[in-house]
Amino acid sequence: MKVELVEWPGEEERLTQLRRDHVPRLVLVPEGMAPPLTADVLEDWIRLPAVDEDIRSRVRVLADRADGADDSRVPELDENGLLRSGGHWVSLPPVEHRLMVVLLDRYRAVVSRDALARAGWPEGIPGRNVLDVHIVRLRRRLAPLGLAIRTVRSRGYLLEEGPPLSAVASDG
Amino acid sequence: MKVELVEWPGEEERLTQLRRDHVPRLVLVPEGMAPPLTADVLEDWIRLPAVDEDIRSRVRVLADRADGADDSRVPELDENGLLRSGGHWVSLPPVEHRLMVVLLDRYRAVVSRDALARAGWPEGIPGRNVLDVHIVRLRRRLAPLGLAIRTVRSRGYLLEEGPPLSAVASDG
DNA sequence: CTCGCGCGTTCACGGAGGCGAAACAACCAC
DNA sequence: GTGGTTGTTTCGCCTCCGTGAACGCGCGAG
Repeated sequence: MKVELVEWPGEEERLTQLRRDHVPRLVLVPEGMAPPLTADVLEDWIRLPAVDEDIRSRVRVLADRADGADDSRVPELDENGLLRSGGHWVSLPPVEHRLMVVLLDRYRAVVSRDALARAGWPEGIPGRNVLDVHIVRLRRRLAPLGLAIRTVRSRGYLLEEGPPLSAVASDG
Repeated sequence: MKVELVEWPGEEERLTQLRRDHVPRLVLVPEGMAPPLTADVLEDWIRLPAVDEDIRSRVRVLADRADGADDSRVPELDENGLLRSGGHWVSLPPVEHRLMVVLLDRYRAVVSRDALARAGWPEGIPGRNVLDVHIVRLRRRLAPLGLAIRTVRSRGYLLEEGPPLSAVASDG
């Protein structure tokens, strides 16, 4: 994963945003200035002036941590509609391909039904229920790859690995 | 926890041992020498010569990480109603999401029933019993994540890490 | 101690709405 | 034609959320 370089002081807002988004980052601190300290393992800092090799070293460590943090690779989707994951592959028809693009772009995060509708049917949504049906079809196609689309009620859908969704508490 | 200072090169064996024992450590690297790199979050290094304050800063961060490694981190609630903790997640419906925002904001501290009511129903509380019922539902939803809402009688509620799952697992 | 009360917990119920999925029909590529 | 893709309808389950009621428990009064 890419490591961002942040100038300190001067990029406080950007640093805040990177922290919130869990993007690995190296803070560049000029002489005499106190570094912004955090226990976050995805953040490091270095005192300027520094030799390039030291900066590269810290960047490399941060990148390793970040890669190890998302404990699995995201599946790959090529422009011909082939989805590869876990050594297997399936081909996706046009609509499902467009849906998959945004689901992969926000892997393991929620994608709203609205965003999915816009991605799948840029010209406008044909019917109300179309999206649901295509989600069902996508689910069936993705299951053999060890991928699952979870429903987040009234919010959207989320793509992640594996079926084992064991216990969901039900309402009394 | 105490942070060990390691001279590099010269204390290779001691460094190996500290790594094996998971003791937080700061490696002191003289000019022109390549630092020993690792993704281990309990290890850091600094280029000599360095000002004392920089060394103290890195030692403090390492100590914080070591201390924080024991008790779990605070759970995260994203804007889509997804609550992540301990590698798992659950989705929260609108009302419970609003309640959770203030409980997380005052993590491990008491939140008054009044504050919870205002957070959950900004337009005004619909009924007298509603808050209690939603606390129950929130409790059930949080249990699988290892989170628990404690009652502080006549004061309010408090969110903290839950009982071990053994006590939660079964129910007739 | 025992009772009553305030406070909190939990269950059951039902309406409203989100979502799942089968079945069907039209269409397109080969 | 054959098989795959897409849109539509329809049915029904499940979730969400407010309401009412029963129950448990600590604490002060008697």
